[in-house]
Amino acid sequence: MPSRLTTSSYAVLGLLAIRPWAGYELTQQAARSLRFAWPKSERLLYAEPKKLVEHGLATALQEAVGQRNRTVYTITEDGRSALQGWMATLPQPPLLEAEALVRLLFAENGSIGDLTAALDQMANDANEMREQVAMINIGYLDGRHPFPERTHLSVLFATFQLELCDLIIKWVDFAKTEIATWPTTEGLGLTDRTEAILNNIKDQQSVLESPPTDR
Amino acid sequence: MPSRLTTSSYAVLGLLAIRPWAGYELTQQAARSLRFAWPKSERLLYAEPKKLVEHGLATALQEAVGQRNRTVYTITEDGRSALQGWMATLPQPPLLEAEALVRLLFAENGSIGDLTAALDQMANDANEMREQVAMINIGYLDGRHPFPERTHLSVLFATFQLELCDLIIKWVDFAKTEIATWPTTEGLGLTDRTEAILNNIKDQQSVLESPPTDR
DNA sequence: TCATGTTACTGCATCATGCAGTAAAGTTCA
DNA sequence: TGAACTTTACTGCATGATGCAGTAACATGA
Repeated sequence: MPSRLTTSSYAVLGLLAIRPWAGYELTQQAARSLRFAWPKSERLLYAEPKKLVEHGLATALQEAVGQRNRTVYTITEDGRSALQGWMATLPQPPLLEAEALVRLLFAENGSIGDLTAALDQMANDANEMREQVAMINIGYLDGRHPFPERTHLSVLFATFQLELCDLIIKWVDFAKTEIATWPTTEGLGLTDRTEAILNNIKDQQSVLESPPTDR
Repeated sequence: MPSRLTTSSYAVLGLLAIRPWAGYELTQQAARSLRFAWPKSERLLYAEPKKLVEHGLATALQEAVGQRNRTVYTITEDGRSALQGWMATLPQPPLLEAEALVRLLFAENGSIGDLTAALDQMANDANEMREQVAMINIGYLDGRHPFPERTHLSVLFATFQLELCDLIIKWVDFAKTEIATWPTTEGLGLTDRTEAILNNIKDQQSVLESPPTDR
């Protein structure tokens, strides 16, 4: 009996709804779009379409490229209705995995330098992602979208990625300013500035827009 | 031979560096803090301390509670230096998993209603998380932190969670306004508003702060 | 022509999750 | 007081997901 369909299965099914893809192409396409909302391993992206075929939601066609084969997967009518059904269900809560924040949480076990290095790395990663996403999307202005009729979706999707990157960059900047006032990573407790931040939180104010000032 | 240490292992080791915990307590504590940066299953949180013991980074002590046993894990000196070493390494890039964004990316396979329902769900989840984090942190103002000397870390950590929640809530609002102008989910392509957003991206402007206006 | 890079995957060990199951201790309310 | 329910405190197992190594053809330029 075939294994059950996961969110990743439907994500791949969503790609197949755009056009037929070979396994390798799926991994390339996922790297350009899907991974920003659903980051999955290349290995899985090769495995998922096979599962879809088992469930009758896609068909596999062997294509010869010289001496080599590649398998092109095409969505079936059953696949389209399964996808439609899934679109009508409610999504799971968003999850963020950020190793740099783990370093902050346990910063007392390292130096101030370790902590700022971790945060800088996070900001650099966000910066790189920002540039990638911006680059790809600005290309759409000249009609360079591979599926022009999908531009409205790609662009709205991208706005989230860009805002997220900006947030990370801005927050790291704020956090580093804060940390710069620390003599050490451990044992500080409720400092004046920490208290000021907490009062901002209490008043529902953003610490990025009105950071606490030294008195 | 013991299996290798992962980021999750060091995350649990970080908790043990604060104080000794039983397996069950680790899962409870992780639910309050760690999960916002490193969301791992309860099952794994029970397994990790055992691995730490195998590596000599923690010791296990059986404690009797009535007729029942519980295992309390304590960090060793080797554990503290392993943790210190890890703190000096660079973190992996942050990852976001957001099923609601997958629904946006493939929105053409569902209705406008499906899409807004998915986005509303994401905003609700962010709202709930916001309230939880704010609630916990405001308590620290009255000295209600379980480890008062760690308040500066908890609070700076929390500022990121809160900003992220605010971003999600604001962005969903923006996205819904945008989607409200769509007659359908599919085939719209490069609309006037999409073009305006792209021009904002090109000029490095936030679409949340200066959203495109209808002309 | 030779080296390097891209295309196009598969197998396997291990990591990680979800769910069910077990059972004692504590709490609540009739 | 005792029955019902929740919390504490885990373990086993099936399955999902990842990383890495391996294979091999095709493509490009020096």
